[in-house]
Amino acid sequence: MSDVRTSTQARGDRSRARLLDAAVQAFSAKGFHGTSTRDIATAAGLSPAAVYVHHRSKEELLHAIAVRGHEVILEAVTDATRADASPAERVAAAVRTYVLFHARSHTTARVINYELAALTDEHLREIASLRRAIDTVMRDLVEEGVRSGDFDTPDPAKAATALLSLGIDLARWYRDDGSWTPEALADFYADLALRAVGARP
Amino acid sequence: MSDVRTSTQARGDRSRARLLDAAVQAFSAKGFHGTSTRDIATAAGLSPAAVYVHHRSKEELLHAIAVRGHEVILEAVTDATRADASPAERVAAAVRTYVLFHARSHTTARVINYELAALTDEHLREIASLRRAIDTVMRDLVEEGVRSGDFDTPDPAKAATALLSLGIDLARWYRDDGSWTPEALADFYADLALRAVGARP
DNA sequence: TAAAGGTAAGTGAGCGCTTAGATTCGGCTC
DNA sequence: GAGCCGAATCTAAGCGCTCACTTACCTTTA
Repeated sequence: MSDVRTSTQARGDRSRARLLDAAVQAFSAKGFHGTSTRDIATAAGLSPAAVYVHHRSKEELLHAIAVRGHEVILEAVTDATRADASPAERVAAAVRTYVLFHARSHTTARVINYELAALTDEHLREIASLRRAIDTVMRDLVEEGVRSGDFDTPDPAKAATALLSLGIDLARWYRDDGSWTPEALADFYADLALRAVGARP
Repeated sequence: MSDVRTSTQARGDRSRARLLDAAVQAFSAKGFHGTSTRDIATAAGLSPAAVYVHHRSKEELLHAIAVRGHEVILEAVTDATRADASPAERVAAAVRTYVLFHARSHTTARVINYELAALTDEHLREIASLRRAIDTVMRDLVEEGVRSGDFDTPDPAKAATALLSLGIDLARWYRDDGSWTPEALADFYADLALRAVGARP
């Protein structure tokens, strides 16, 4: 199969990209149900019917956003912790990566954390599976640190849940025009995470 | 003014209570825009028009829920930290109270944290003011601990924000049928909060 | 000539809210 | 104590609009 895209295929790619981006912005600002397909189409510079040339339904737009967003996070967090490193370095890296994603991509992060109730049962199961994989990465890191004696927390599962909450809630309040940068937050939360799990100095 | 309520007044009280409760449940499950006034009326055992006998608009229902919810939290957190106590005891009490509210009243908490975009500008300003008051209580507690030497954190403002995030995000994932009780979470998060702010043992 | 992307116009359903009338309650007068 | 009248709560029915999505056709591409 040739990798070369015809101009018609390229045109379709651009339209889909514009529709997805417009949907992310609108879903983040107004929620899934507060956003109309006319809102999305207009922001994408297309007619309302064009939405259905590229997607079966409004819900499918949300699903595509949710799948992609979770895949990006899972890969980033998994990669951040792959290097041979101490448990403390791995937890710090995972939290830093998680916080950076939620701060930098807070618009997408709002959609993929707060609008999932609008998905079909089948699509929701798929996303839940991806979320469990992310949860598992974090929980395994904390438990590994407890086993090795590097961490001291009475409840690794609750500690891991708390670390994830720090990143997720950030998506709710973070604003690009705020005074805290994603990097500053990532550094601070990574340090806070080590204190939270009782990492030995 | 007599405190005795006539049966007509009592009937109105009951209807308003049922409408508000129905609205909380529906807004929490489906979001403000995903909920119709017919949904709310039916769940309250009333007709769609009855909503407008008691409230000027659907948005006013949300506003009433948001004001009440925030007032309850602000009072609870302020009261929890009023007793003469050490900075560590006060931060622990504030976090414990905050987490208990978000776990026990997670349905209400979801509405008052995630559906505010549907409020009018005027109503949103009112809620923002209440939220700032809550934020200030937490931040002042952390800063006081740093001043007294009881806490060791490089950034009290970010630390306070992190503590609030723990409680708020809990509302998103907590389920009554889960294995973690509100009390267990409150105790754990209170301890984690002390570690996060670098409270000296 | 078929395929792909696009649009104007439209469909059937549901939305937030309003109106007109019914029922019950409660204060007041006789 | 009875009757009257306004107030409060409630409902059936409806209004004007918007919704998600579909259809029939056009233009360009391959």
